[in-house]
Amino acid sequence: MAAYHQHMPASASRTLRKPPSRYHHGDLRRALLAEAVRTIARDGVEGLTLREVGARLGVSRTALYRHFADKSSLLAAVAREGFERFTAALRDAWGAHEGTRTGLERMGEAYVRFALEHPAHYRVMFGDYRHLCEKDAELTAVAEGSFRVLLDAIVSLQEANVIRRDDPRMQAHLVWSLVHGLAMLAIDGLGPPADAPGALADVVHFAIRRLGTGLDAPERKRR
Amino acid sequence: MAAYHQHMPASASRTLRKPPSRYHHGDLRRALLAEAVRTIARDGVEGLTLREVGARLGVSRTALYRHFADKSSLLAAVAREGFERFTAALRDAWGAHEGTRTGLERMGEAYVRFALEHPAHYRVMFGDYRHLCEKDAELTAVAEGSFRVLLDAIVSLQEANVIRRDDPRMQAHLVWSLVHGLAMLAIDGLGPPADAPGALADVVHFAIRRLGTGLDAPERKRR
DNA sequence: AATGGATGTTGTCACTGTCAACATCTGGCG
DNA sequence: CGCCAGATGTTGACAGTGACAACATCCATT
Repeated sequence: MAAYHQHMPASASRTLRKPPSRYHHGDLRRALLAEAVRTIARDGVEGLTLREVGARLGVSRTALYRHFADKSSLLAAVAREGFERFTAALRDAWGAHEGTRTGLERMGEAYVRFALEHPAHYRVMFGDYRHLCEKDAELTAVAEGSFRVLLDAIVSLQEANVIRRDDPRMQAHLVWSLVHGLAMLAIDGLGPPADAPGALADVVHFAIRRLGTGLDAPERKRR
Repeated sequence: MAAYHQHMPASASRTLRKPPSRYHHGDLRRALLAEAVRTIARDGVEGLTLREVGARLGVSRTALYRHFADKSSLLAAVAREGFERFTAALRDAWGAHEGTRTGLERMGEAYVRFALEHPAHYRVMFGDYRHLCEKDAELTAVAEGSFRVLLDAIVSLQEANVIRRDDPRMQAHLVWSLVHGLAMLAIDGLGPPADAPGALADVVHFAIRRLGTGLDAPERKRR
């Protein structure tokens, strides 16, 4: 006791939306999310510690439990935030060239770019998806929202006769798997040799392009 | 003290290659690996506990440290074992139809099948690849062995004029990404709806086939 | 003004990975 | 054969972790 009010260096760097009360944080939930993401980006998901997150925010180790049921729920919230931004990113990329094959390519590039620019989010989103869904009942729906952006694009491309009229879900799953694989391998350091700077972008571009034309030698005809 | 020799129910179910001595296990290293894999398959990587692994083998919690430097090294060994079996599986699939497009398709199917049949191995192999490589200096080489099987197949298919003469590494990376994505999504429960039994196999087959022909509508010509 | 609910804190617990010190066994030496 | 060095397995202990319960503080509503 008598240790209250000591944990802030007076001149706080908080998000201060309300007059800082020194005891109540003001927007701790948001701050916790942001700090968790920052920590994960630095140390990986397994390096995330509730105590450290608290300490870094100048808050006690259990303050978090007023905003999240437990550690997994915090991660579920990170995943949810990730899927929401992800959906927006995909939608934006598609929107700029809607209905064209370019649009699909841009969306694929945006997919991989998102994973590389937000590896912490991406890792959490797909790292333990099933378990996270048990913590946040709506997470499934949010994640399916991302998938739907792709699926809708596929359908409209089929209607415009740009791509083959296969089962759209099959096609969407194929595209999703490809970009997911590209993103995962890149994040894990299994991508193209990192010594060549633009190599990754090249591979991504090549992959998405060849996804359209196919790998088969042009002479052969396949139905 | 006086608690030695109690941990075995006399009629052991060990791998008994040597007369069981009740104190020395005989083949603990192998047993630890197997038990770790079993546990991970049940509880996930984060559910793996050195103490439980020991207990399950009727051995103390620290016996493991005579065979592995630490927990990460155990995981690195799991990954290594995984990559070795993985290489063999890919090689087998390719070998049966070497030099043909069918061979590539079989290899792709074998890839996803391996991931589904050995999810514990697969999760560890790709779950934290970079960190594991720091624990086992040879892991990189072993993993590249798996990749080389695919790359060699690609090269020989190009020479046989079955597929286009792109940069083989690019093509290999494309194929790898696709099957890796398929496998990851399937393991994570993000694959096709699990209520349809053969759905996954269908998607995999479709994806690998369309990888050859491409998604573009047949009318259009692309170089 | 006061009071109940929201928010943050301290004390504590069981559990984990890891190390050091010790016990036991086994193979190879004389 | 006897014995001892190294390999293998065990116990004790410690710091760090997530989680809960009990308590402190603050804020909004009456």
